Amino acid sequence: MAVIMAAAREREVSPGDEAWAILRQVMIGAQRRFLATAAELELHPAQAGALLRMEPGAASPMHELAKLLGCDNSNVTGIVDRLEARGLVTRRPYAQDRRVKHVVLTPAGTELAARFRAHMASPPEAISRLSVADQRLLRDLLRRAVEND
Amino acid sequence: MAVIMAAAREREVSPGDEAWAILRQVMIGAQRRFLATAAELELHPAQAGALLRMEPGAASPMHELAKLLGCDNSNVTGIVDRLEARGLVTRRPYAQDRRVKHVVLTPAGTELAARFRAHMASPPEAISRLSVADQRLLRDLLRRAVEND
DNA sequence: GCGAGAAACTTGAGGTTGTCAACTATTGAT
DNA sequence: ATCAATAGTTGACAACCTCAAGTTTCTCGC
Repeated sequence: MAVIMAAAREREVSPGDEAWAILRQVMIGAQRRFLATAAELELHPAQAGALLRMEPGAASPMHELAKLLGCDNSNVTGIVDRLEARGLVTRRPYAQDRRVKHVVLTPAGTELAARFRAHMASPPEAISRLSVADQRLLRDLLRRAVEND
Repeated sequence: MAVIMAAAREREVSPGDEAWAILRQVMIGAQRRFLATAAELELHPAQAGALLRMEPGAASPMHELAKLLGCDNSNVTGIVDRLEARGLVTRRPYAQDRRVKHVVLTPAGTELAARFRAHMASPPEAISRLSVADQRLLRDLLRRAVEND
């Protein structure tokens, strides 16, 4: 216990750390919104995650989806099964490599994904409440942060 | 399909929206880190979530934990069961209201929670890479954003 | 070419998470 | 004293997740 306190004291707290602590709080709210939106559209969280990671026109191999979701291939099988059963997604054979199956959004899937994105697109109160000047400042700062990634 | 594009065009995109879009990307990375940390400490995500929402000294009623986690009371029963089986947490009767049980971190639980927090405390590359001046700017901006919450 | 090894996907077992409905014990309000 | 509401648990059931095993297909060295 005393060890923990000592460790905490050892490390200098940078303004970046403090910013990060606030961001984590913001993220908890965003997580709630994600879950609420998923529930509203009758998607389980993992299904929503998969849907959101598929580009409307593109065809993703299942293993790529697994990589994006950070989970096992075998997991994606079930998730895509259920999305396919709801007609949101289609499996398509891939001639160049017959081991691979591509997953494609159906029109219904594209539409639902767009609705989901629309729900998530508006920033939380905390951000929209800022003055436009501050919003611009924040945007530019964040752009600078993630550039050359 | 055309409907979607039209809807997207209708709405003005504010700098706040753009900032939020970047933040969502940052959050995806943070989510991965959360899962990786949980796995490393052999905690399932929900268990980690519960652990992180308990203050080291305090005693939380189970229903309060459920509210914080945004899930059903019955769900918390199982999660606390498993945390208790691992000795990270204890159930304690609450004399003032005998329907209620309080959940308290054990020393082992406190220690594990601290290790978890330490893992999450350092900001992602994108932020730590900023100049100290920018970090300060970001911190102040975020403080302004979440103040009077 | 051919064969060994690797990759993509599926299946099945086993544990965790989540919701819902039903149940017990307790509280609080009339 | 009774009745409705609350806290927690239990059981049923679906989804999620990982791991190990299995099938099909590819790739690479020879």
